Amino acid sequence: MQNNKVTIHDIAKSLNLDSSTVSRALNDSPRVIQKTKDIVLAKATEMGYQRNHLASSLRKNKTNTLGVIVPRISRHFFSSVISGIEETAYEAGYTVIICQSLEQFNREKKIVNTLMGQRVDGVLMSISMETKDYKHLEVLKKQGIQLVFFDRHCDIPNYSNVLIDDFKGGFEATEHLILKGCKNIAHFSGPQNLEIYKNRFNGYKHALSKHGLPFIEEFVFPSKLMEEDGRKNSEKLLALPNPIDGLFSANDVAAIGAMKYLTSKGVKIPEDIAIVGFSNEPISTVINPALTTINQPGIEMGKAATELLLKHIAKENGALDSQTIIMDSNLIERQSSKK
Amino acid sequence: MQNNKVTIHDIAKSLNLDSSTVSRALNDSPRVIQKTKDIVLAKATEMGYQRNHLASSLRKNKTNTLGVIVPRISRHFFSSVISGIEETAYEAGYTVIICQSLEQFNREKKIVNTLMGQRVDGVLMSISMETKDYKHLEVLKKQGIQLVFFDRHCDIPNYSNVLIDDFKGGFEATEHLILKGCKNIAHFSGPQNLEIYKNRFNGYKHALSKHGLPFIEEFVFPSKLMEEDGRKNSEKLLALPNPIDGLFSANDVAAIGAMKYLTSKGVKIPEDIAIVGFSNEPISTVINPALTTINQPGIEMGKAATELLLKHIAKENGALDSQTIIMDSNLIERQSSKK
DNA sequence: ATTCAAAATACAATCGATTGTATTTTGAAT
DNA sequence: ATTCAAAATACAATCGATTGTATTTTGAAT
Repeated sequence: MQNNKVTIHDIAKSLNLDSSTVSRALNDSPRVIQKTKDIVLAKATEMGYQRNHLASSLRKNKTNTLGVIVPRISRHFFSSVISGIEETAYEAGYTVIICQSLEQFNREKKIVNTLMGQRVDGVLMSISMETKDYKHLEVLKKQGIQLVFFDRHCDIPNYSNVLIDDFKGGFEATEHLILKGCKNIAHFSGPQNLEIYKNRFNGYKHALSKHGLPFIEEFVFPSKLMEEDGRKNSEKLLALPNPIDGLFSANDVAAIGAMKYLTSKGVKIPEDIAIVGFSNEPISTVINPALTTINQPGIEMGKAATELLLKHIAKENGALDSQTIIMDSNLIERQSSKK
Repeated sequence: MQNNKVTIHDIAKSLNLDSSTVSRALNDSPRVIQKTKDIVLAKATEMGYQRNHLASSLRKNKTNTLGVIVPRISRHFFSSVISGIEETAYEAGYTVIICQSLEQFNREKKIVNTLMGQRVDGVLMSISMETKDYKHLEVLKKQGIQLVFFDRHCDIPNYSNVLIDDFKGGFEATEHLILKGCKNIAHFSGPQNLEIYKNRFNGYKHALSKHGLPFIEEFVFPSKLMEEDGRKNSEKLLALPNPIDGLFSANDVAAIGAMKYLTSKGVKIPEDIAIVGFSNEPISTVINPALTTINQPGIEMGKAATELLLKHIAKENGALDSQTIIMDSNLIERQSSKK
């Protein structure tokens, strides 16, 4: 019993049945009588049978596996989404393969290829910051693999998305600062090839114009929004001729970097500069003062995206029209903006 | 070209070759002449061929896939380990399936079963807090699937491990507090069925005894070390008859929970109570005061564990003896213990 | 031109499960 | 006991790639 690879043929032989009957019994087919099912099931358990997923998938041309591509799993928002995805996927009998692009386009392409090789039934993804070219995604579609974006989507037709309203988020964050009395509000923006950062930026601009504040190009600091970027851009921000009294960062991590730097330079938050982040990462409650931010419902987004993907897979011939689901987001006010 | 599922037979037909030759050409076999290889490769690219990993794995009885089971991917330590695992695995041509037990024994068992069904070549894992029974792991071994533990291992013979010296870590953390002048040091301990928490606890006791301090049962607060546990146990800690002046928490998360609660109650850190955590999670640098902690080299552990697993897989018949690799850890001193 | 190893390629079986079709078994009706 | 649908099970092909064995092709030596 050293190498326990029992097949349906082994079970069939030991019961004097045909492997097809064993297969049907194990799959609870109506073509097999209950008594036989019981016998087969008992024998299978006794022999320690484990269905060979590879053989089954090959024959059925369906792996019951979903691929998930995120920029990095260590971001709390993405790991929440993954939890939601797993929950819905497992319930529906699907296995999930999680991959991280680490924000690198080349890694993303490689991952897409690997997932195709694994013959996943569908893919859920948030694109990397470097992704500007979508050919690798079109290949997926050509192979008949369904694709649903969440959060970081692509602005191309015929793909389904599960998003929040980033324009509204950016608008609310900025308006919140304005209502707190800020007049000179800076913005840490992300790569503008990503819709989400474009929309957050547009929300920022819209809030300014709604409240009669001028849009000043120098107040905008584009970066990849890492902690280090937040630090460096705060340095530049302090060097500006006209002083800043508010900051809307397109993510929490850069906001934290800014807070660490600014605090070390004696800048008082929120008195001198009020700050709002984006995503409600757990660190935003740990930093002092706690960071005001826009909450994104990660788990719910994961669930919704998976449900949508499974619907697409069910209508295999792509009969299902692509759709975009917008989830609720909301501003959480904390100390960093309490003027 | 709507459903692009090209097989080696399609390539063979269009080139008037046999599928076996095409297969050998694509696998760069010496039995095929270079000219033919070139022709086949060109045609494969032209037709958009993608090897069917399922069929290949089924035939070769090898999937080139590794399973990874962690308690939760959102813990920075685990996502670091995963990054290390992925790097080494991809280099060696392996795909990685990441799963999270969420600290639940039942989920862990289910995951092990799924991975067996997927016919992974090996598994890397850190067990859940609830895991006390190892039958599901023995089944893996029986199926000939190699298993290497990292961090949270099992104290059973014939398994390979990649660990840090948790006893030393616990000892150093506690001795550090003693050298800072603490006389009454509490300990937030984790589930004692896990070796790592047992060892950290033993390190704590050893440091006390080395420095002539009494071990006091009431100073030990066992829990699952979630943030909420840290909060609740700090409350109990403040209610002790003899006041505490130091705290060694077996992880950072519970330490953070304690810091938040204690600070809210007016306790000064480190003046009133000095605190040391464990794992060097990123939040430990964000909280104020920054948390002194024991650093675990996540990425390196992931790499080492994967290398070890691949070695085991190479010696398929289990010829390789199990071994335990101990990685370096070190104390990082920050404000929370600067008396 | 013929011979004959060596080189190159073709043939055919196989991995394990599934599934359409064919055959056997069952048991109610006569 | 016989008949005959319906029920249950067996037969055989298949998914796509791999691999041991058989056959064909090549080209150097004669």
